[in-house]
Amino acid sequence: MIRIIIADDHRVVREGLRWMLDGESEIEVVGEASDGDELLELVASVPADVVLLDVSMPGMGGLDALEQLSSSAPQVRVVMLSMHDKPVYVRRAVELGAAGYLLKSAGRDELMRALVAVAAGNAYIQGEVTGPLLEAVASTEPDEGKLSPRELEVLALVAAGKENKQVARELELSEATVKSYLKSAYERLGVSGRAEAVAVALRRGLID
Amino acid sequence: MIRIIIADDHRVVREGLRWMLDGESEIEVVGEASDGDELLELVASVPADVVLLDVSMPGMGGLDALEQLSSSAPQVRVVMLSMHDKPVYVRRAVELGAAGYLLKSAGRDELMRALVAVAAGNAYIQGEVTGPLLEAVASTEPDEGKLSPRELEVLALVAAGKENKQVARELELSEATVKSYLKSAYERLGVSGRAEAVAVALRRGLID
DNA sequence: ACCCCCCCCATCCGTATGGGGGAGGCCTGC
DNA sequence: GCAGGCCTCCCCCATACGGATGGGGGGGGT
Repeated sequence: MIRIIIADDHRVVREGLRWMLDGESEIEVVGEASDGDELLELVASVPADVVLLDVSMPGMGGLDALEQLSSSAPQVRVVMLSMHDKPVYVRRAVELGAAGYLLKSAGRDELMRALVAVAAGNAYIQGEVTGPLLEAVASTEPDEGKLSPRELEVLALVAAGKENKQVARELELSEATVKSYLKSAYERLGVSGRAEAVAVALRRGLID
Repeated sequence: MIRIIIADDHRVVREGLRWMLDGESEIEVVGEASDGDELLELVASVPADVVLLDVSMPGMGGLDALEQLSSSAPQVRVVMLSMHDKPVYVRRAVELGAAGYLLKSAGRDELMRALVAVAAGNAYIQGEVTGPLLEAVASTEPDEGKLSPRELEVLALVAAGKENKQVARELELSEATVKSYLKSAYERLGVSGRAEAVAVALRRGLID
């Protein structure tokens, strides 16, 4: 018997998963959580083998929850469930110790294969995302999150505390353009905002 | 004759200064600007000895304008005009090459003394702000913008891309508290937002 | 005793920010 | 000749953010 905890903020998704899993004889769903905190409590109180964890959840995101779990309950294996196949997410998840990664488009059998594999101590990455994963891993060496010249200029000014409007003025661009540079910079760096972007860029020596 | 350019976004202030200066025989006001860009153009086209520059202006701030001036027209002496006597501002101004610093509370004679002194190649810092200046300078060595433990914790999480709400959750604080830590951190570091704060903190090795 | 710093919290409010779209021009390499 | 990168710009919209302002409690110095 594989004991499963489902963590997703959308009820329909939880129901859907439950429905898919309830028929299986070797699976037992022992709990559900709708956000990160609930999940952590649940894991602490109910013994489980695998957590099915949605990447995007309100409050503490799925990746944050994963991070916490890795330290507070390392024996629990985590399978991430996501809509995105963006390299950064996949990579992040794997780095943080996820044992599996599935897209929400996955069917029942794919799901089962993943759970069985993971419960047995293996890793399971869905075919559709192995590409992104490899790409992400590959990118650790060659052109690791490089930014375009313009993106760097913008980021440097942002690090100097300028706001978008001022950056636009200084570079003689429209604010819209500045925003779009920042957006793409965020994506490339795999970050969620200017503060983190600046942090990452500084640490990598992209700016100084 | 000392040729003066007045730069302030408030018309009343400009008028007031003009009124104070027009009576003086050794002073000639050769131009007015209401923002940084105007000022830069003006300085480029009209020869002047001294710029009276408001610290807080829309768009490019007074300090930014000062920075530009220092490189584009180093021969022009700049007297900053400010409402604040905050150490950071004064220090910043001096660092960026201001030759004078006056509070807006300054009277006509103080103003004249400053202009004459500055035009003659001297520096003039109004008495009321020498305190803050010394304090700022003194602080370059001893406890240079140290942050409290809590402020550091918050900043570290901010550098990791967390938003205030998440930081609050993680440290088990209210969001209001997180904000108040950030605010004081900004003040101590002399920065204007989280991005710059993270940059400064990283560069100084306060976080990593 | 008093002051100052650190810790913690709150409310109001304007606006900067970031996420979601999309679009056209230019240049380079295949 | 056209795919793909870069540069440039636009819209909408929710909300995260920062500024202003205020408070209370505790501990350490002088």
